[in-house]
Amino acid sequence: MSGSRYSIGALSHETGCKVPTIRYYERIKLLPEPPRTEGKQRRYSKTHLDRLRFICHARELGFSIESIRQLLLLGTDVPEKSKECCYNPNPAEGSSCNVEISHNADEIAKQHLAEIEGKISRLSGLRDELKSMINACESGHSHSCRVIEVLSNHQLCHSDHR
Amino acid sequence: MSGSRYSIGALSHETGCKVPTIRYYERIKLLPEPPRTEGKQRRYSKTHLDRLRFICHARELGFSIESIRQLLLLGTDVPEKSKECCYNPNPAEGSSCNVEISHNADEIAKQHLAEIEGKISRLSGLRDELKSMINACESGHSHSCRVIEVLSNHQLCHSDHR
DNA sequence: ATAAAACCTATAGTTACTATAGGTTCAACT
DNA sequence: AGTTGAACCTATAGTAACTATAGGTTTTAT
Repeated sequence: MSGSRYSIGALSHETGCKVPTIRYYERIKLLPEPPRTEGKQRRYSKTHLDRLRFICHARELGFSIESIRQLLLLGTDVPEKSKECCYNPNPAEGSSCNVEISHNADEIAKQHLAEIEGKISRLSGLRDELKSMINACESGHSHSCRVIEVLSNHQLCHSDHR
Repeated sequence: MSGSRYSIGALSHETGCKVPTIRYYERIKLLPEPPRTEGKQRRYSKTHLDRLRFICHARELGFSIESIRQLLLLGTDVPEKSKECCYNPNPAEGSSCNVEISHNADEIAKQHLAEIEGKISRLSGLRDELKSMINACESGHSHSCRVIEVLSNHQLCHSDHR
């Protein structure tokens, strides 16, 4: 069912993610181990491709590996078994384990939503400012650049350092 | 004129950026060296605070240090002198020097604009998906989570790995 | 005047990759 | 079927961007 089998190079080409990075994501259990050929080379399915694209995009958007792990858990309907992939290799002292994560998925989704909305606001501010810079430049007008003011706006912080 | 003088701890508190990170940004010339007290302690102005807020927000949004350096150059009206801060410590072989950077600031602004619009699209997709997950959960409906599909959409790539 | 909190430099450790070395497998020819 | 070059393999070392620790000095609040 998992259809066409991509080599690691093909996967790299499709996603823009470098080959050693793909192997790294496998080592840290972010991407499941794919089946291998007789000669031990990796062969990936479309599912792997989608998951890797998600990871790459999320990293570009500034999410940490741990946040991505959580988002991926939200995306799987948690079949209560086979979570060999997404598990935390060292479940520290009073930290969160998978059971709790799937339990309050809603809370986690809400937290990420707030973070994402903050990011969108700040990016929109920066976008508008860059646009008017470019416009001013094209029409020959001078325009004192306010990029710093735009992104330094404290109101848009999602983190609570108050 | 630069008014109130923040200690490094106060700056950290205001921005959420950790104290060693602030010193790190100074070492790599991203944040200008502030004046010091008799006893060699750093004292920052409002200008430093804004610049640091910009840097922190931009990092959270996934911009690299080098991109931030460029964006900060766009924000300064390049007075053609005193660029002790934003300069590139090792101007490699055929690479860009500051003069060129300020020369084609417009090109750079356009590149960043494209990157930012890509980020906004992907974040909006993720936001909408998280919203409907939360809604479904609150109204007791089941909702097969499609977060992965949303962010793995290849159309929204800004990078050109085709 | 003193003592805790905050600061200093220097350096070592962490996270998330990224590159290199030295060897094996695959696939496309002859 | 044999060969050869690109792509793959593991293991390990290096880089970017922080982050923590050690050991000492300065500030600030009593």
